[in-house]
Amino acid sequence: MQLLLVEDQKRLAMPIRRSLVEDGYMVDIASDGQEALDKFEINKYDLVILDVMLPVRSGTQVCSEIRKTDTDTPILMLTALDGVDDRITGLDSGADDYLVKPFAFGELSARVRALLRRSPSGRAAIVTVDELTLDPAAKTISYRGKFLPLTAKEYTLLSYFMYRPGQLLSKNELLEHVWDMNYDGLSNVVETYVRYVRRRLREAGETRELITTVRGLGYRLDP
Amino acid sequence: MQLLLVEDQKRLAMPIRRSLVEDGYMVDIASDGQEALDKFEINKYDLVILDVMLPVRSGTQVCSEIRKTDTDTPILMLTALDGVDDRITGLDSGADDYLVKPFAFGELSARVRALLRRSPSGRAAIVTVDELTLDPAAKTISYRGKFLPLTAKEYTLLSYFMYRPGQLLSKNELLEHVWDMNYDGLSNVVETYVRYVRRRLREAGETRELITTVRGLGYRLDP
DNA sequence: GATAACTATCACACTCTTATCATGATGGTT
DNA sequence: AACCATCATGATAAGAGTGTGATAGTTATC
Repeated sequence: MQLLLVEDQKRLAMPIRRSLVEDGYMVDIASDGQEALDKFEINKYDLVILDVMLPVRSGTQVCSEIRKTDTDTPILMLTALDGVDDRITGLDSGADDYLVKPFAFGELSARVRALLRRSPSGRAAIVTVDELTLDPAAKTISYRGKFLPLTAKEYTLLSYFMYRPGQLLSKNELLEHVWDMNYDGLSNVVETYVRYVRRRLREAGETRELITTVRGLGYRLDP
Repeated sequence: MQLLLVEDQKRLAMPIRRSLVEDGYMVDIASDGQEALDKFEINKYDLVILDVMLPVRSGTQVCSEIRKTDTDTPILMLTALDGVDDRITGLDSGADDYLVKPFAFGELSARVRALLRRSPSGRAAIVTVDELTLDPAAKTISYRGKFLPLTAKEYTLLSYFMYRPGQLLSKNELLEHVWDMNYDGLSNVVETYVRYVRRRLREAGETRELITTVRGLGYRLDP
């Protein structure tokens, strides 16, 4: 599950992100309206969390902009005011739900879950690829019914692959989404962790290479 | 599934209702004890959620009134106090489970599920995980039939785990729901109490680690 | 009001994860 | 065949995260 959080205040964005990551989502952050629209075009998100107060473009503007091309992806708006005006303009622009600041993280979590359940892309259900099974609630991945002993990063990486089976994932993309890093040519964390994950699979009895290397381009989890 | 929510404060009733509806239940609201009894007579409910503090008739009164004619329908009580008095009068009046305000919606959701899952014959909504047995009405947890001598916090923590077996629970979530605290990096209450609970289990003769540590993510009660 | 039990915090030891480095292997290209 | 870019590998240091024992503050109990 990939979420886009649009919030310009770092103080607010980071804790929210943290809380959502703990719920098992991958969270990208955009800090203004333009960046939000750019990211939305490039990536596929399951849900967008949108602050109304934004620099460059307001949240409602971003919302209607998104709705021009996409009517499915649920949008959750964060508003500082409880005013009726905000709600109405927001509703008109195509948001699916509202949350008035300040809110408890638990509340946000519940709304997000509810919105994702409603959406056609489905809920945080169990994902199966080949003989691998991912349980998002338990944060476990098992191979032939046996739990893989994965560390947090290993789990995040493998789950990222499992949500995108057969898809070629560049090291940049992995760096960005699994590590929150920008391009950094001198690090080889990705290689290292792909190796760790492969080792786990090997230790679990898998002999094939489930994760294929595509030289110069990235990696792919073969279904 | 038809639920009856008895709560006089609209501010509380509506969000609770919303959360339950999202879980897929039909929810009627009664805003005082008399209305509750009237509705209960007319309709058939699968579960009643009952606030103790009510106008006209108190929750415990309503509860014992219901129990005069109906012994099957599970009753979940919402109480503002964790006091023993409340518990005892509540138990006498025939409630099946308790929830102390303030509570998280997720918590309510879990209890409701547990109560509805109960066997049709027995009234107790007993939760079993591995060799652990939780009796919500008695507020006791036993291991291989022997009561665990738990303190209040230990019980709350372990029960939170037992309502969510196999699920990974972050320290934040536990802090928030078991302790009503927001994120607080400098406290390690959770670690400490996990340790206390583990010690209780060890003293009861358990050698395995029922509560698994997932470094960087949280804890999990393995089923 | 005294005592006991519980709860929460602290400091510290310790473990494991993480990321990086240096180096060896591999594949593609000329 | 040699070269270069890219990837795999093993080792390791730093640091975050967790376990532990002791202890102070708080609440219940008699």
